[in-house]
Amino acid sequence: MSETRTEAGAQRRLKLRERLLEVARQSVAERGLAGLKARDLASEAGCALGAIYTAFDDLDELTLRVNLSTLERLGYSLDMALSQAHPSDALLALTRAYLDFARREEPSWRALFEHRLSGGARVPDWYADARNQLFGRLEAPLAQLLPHRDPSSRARLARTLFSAVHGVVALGLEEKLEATPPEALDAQLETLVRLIAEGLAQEAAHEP
Amino acid sequence: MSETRTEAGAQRRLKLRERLLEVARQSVAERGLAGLKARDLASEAGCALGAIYTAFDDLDELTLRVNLSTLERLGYSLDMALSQAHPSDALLALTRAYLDFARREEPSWRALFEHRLSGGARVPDWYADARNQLFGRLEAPLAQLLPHRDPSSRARLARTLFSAVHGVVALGLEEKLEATPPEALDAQLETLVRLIAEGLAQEAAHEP
DNA sequence: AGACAATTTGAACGTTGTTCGTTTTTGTGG
DNA sequence: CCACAAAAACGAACAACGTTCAAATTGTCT
Repeated sequence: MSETRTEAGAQRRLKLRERLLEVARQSVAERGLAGLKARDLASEAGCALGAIYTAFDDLDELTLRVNLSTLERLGYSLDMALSQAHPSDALLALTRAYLDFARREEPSWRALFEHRLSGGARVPDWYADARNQLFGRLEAPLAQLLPHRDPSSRARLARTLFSAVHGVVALGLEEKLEATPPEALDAQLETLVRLIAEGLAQEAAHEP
Repeated sequence: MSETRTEAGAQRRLKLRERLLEVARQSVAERGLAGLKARDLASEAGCALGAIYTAFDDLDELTLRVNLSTLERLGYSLDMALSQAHPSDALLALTRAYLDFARREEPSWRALFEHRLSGGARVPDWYADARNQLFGRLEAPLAQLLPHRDPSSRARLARTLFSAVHGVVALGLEEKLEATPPEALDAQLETLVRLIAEGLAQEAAHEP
């Protein structure tokens, strides 16, 4: 049967895909995006250079898959933090979890934002969706804080808050030894979230 | 005299430096960091490939110089916005000016954050200083808002606020056509700054 | 003009990602 | 079990990149 052939082939192709992905994940986790070289990958995965291109269109696709699994780990960390926090502390807990993850897996986390598709192409939907799910985790806490805002407005706000926190973490970790001592960054984030939370509370009090 | 020779050489080298810088600036402004190729540069500047390396250590140094001039233009834009705004609107004016600049010179602005020194080296002092001067522009408005905080605390806060605004602008411009309509970004930034300003005002009222 | 040093040059090198003709392996039918 | 077609894997070869350096060129002083 020709079906058996293709299935077996597909299985083998999947094996190679998974093996390459695992090696690539480890490489990005250890040496960052810049350390992801086709030849190293092939050698570490025990396949030929050209075999990479039977499993992936190019290294961009591989990178996106690596980033997807980073997004999944990040999402899991956020969920854990959310489930263990009091609802009133949810925003702060998410923020701390984000910073923790960025520190714990800094090269992988960096790769999420350093990577640019060659040719300036836009990211595929399956990746954009996973990315957007990240913002979504802020919506439940925001709903508790601002029950009278309509959901789409809350979604935009969630995006904004996430971006703001990301900015502080990103620029804070950028110059590690330079100007921002490590424990100061925690305090800075707490300040920011507290300020925003106070602003939100005041706003909620205005329109009950 | 050997001095005459070296002086003339130095002058010519400076001429070349300036010419290369100008071409590089334009290239980054039009095609972004990824479009900065040594061979194109040499061809557009009318010099040999190797001549680039008589004027700069490597492309990293050239890129840092290009980024420095971008930082200067950005600083100028922020100063203009600050001088034309009422002190009470200073934070919002700075934020809008930052977003305007990022939109007006998006590839150059992107290059400020995309560029990573090869070998993971830390940026030289003359660049880090220029970078930090950016945060400094928030300190005067903050001093008006929080006159009783000590200056170093205000400096940290300035850094944090700048980072937060940067995060919103960066992630907002990332997916241009995708999820964030252009005019919504303005509103989001205004929301964020307003929230923070309210939080700060409330805090200032607590400790007079 | 000649000699000598400074400067400029671009061919060549080492690394990239990617392709593609060839070889090897694999699955099936006789 | 063997032959044969299809699929897969292979890695040499290619193009494009930043960078180097021996050789050619230029400039200056005597």
